[in-house]
Amino acid sequence: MGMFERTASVFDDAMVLDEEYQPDKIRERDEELEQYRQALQPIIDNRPLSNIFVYGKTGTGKTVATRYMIDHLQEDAEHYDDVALSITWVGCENLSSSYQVAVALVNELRSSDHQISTTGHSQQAVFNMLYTELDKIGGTVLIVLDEIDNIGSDDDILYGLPRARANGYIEDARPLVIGISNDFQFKENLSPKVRDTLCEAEILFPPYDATELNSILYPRAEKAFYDDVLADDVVPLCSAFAAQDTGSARQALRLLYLAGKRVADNGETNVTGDHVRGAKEELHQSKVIEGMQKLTTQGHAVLLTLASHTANSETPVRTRDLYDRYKTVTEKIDADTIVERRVRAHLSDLTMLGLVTVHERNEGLNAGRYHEYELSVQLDSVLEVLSEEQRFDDIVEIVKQQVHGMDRT
DNA sequence: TTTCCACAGGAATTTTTGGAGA
DNA sequence: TCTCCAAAAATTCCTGTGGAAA
Repeated sequence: MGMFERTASVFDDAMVLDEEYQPDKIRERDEELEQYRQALQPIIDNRPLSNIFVYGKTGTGKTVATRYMIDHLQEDAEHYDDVALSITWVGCENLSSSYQVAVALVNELRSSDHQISTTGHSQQAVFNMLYTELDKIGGTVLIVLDEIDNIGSDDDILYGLPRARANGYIEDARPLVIGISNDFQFKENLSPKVRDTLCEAEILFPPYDATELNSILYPRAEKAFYDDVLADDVVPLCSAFAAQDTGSARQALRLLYLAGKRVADNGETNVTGDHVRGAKEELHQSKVIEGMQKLTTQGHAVLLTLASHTANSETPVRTRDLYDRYKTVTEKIDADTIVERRVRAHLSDLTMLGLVTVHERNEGLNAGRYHEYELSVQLDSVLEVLSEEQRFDDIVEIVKQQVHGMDRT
């Protein structure tokens, strides 16, 4: 037997639960798909085009629905000799300006041996290249800009593209922009001139509720798992948790996958509600850890101070005492010592992130009104994250010692 | 009822930082 | 590399606040 063999598993085809998986039928989005169909119809009819904007939070089906629609559109367009259609898809996750989007578009349209570099051109030069490429292709060019809200208020590309034809920069092509945005506010930040051209057709994808998530999950669960390995409450629980939190199908699918993975890893044979609860906890925990890692050095320093109090069983701590120790901590790790007001702000940030909890105390004339803080996360995981920064090493070691000292007594 | 502790946290302002263009 | 800009962080100054004690 080789070193690797196929793991016995509850999964028939786990890829069905993957983010990349494109279902052959979109569920619970009938209205949105119909709006989409109407917005795209002019392409087939050779009527004037209007640009399309798609809004919705992550996991509400914007991207999947767009893929689905343009697949069908492309297929159906082939039945008409006088409809020339080409599609260009650009994900703007890492593009923060119109210039960068324009470069990405040019490179997407050009063959791999005629790519341009991301620097060194003037914005106008790149736009001209883009127009030339569009004209070469000709016909209707559908340009999908996914996560377009990344470009912020720099909207030149959104202004230029839809008007290129009217302004005489291109003659043979009809560009049509589909913008996909996670941010409802994005529209507000655009300049007015862009707003009315781009937002001619708007399609809104609201968060899913638990019932809708169920209807999305069940068919997928059926394909992903072998028969009879899922307990009855598994899918409804995934849906309920995801609906309560974000209303995201991505999250619900993730929960379902993680629950199954837990079962597979343990060599068990059936997925139960408890596995889902475990998966939910796991997902939550990884979000918390991620939140901790993203903190600034000062945030880490404040957290470390509170960790130190925790290790010595001195929690909850009032702000004043915490700040005293904070000063010695920053000295040891050779970081700046910031004023108390700012430390209070950091504490309030940590509270927002769910890393610490506050208790408001009030002892009137005796001791006035103040906050007391304690960790709401495992001390171990805090120390683990903090030790990732080398300058924290020594002092994290000391805190760990203190924890062990407690164990002995 | 009034007083007043001891801090919370808002607002205005200054400093630092990080990223892009010259 | 330097310069510039905007955004984030920090600082400064301040007003607001709930309830125990007077």
